[in-house]
Amino acid sequence: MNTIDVALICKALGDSNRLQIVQMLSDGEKCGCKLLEAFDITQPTLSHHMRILGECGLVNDWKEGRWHHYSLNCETLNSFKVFIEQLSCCKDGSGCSGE
Amino acid sequence: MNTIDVALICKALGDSNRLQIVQMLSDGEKCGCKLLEAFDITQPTLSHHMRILGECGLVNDWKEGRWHHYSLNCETLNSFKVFIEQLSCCKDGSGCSGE
DNA sequence: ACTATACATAGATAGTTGTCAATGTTTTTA
DNA sequence: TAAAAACATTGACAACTATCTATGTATAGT
Repeated sequence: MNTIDVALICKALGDSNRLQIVQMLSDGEKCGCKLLEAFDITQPTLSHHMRILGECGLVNDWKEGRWHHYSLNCETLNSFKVFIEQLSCCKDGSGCSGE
Repeated sequence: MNTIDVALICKALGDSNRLQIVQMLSDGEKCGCKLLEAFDITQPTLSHHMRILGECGLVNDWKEGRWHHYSLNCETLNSFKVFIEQLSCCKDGSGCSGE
């Protein structure tokens, strides 16, 4: 995963509503209507956020009847995790805690 | 680390210049002048980015003479890593790859 | 057919952001 | 003391963003 893609994901997660949405989806797939209940925003605003989360590849959208089921995209999330995990605050061999 | 803090860090990393700065600092402490050489931006713009990276707690600033030495803040970075790592794309027991 | 539900799209707006040129401050060097 | 280097601050501006209201569309239930 390249820098541009990661920056796009970070940008998407840089809004606290969207970050909380991702946290909810981390708990399992949910429909838009269920997400809407959890936030103090209008439906068009949620739609806007879901579009951004979808466009960066972090969220999948599956339609069933009138419901849209949203879930985290495993491939994107795992690549993102790897990128973040590779960031290091220590010089090699410095014996920094937490690594 | 709470949601607001993580969103602030993600917001900071949501600019590709800043993300690349963090990647460079991941390789070790650097002064502002060295960072400036690596990017096609003016000095005030770099100063602006370093302020944002500092305000979210991701980057430390240590002054020595006329040089400012920037480095990643271990505590913040590690807390951030933990938060991201806890995000899961799979329901419990689904046997998803990568976890 | 009519109504309700779930969601998208369009348009508007106030606020934020990345960037620059110009300038100021502090420290080192000549 | 004068000049240069490293960095911050100010002010400006174009671009973007989060949010809303209003409206459209598709599906399900009555």
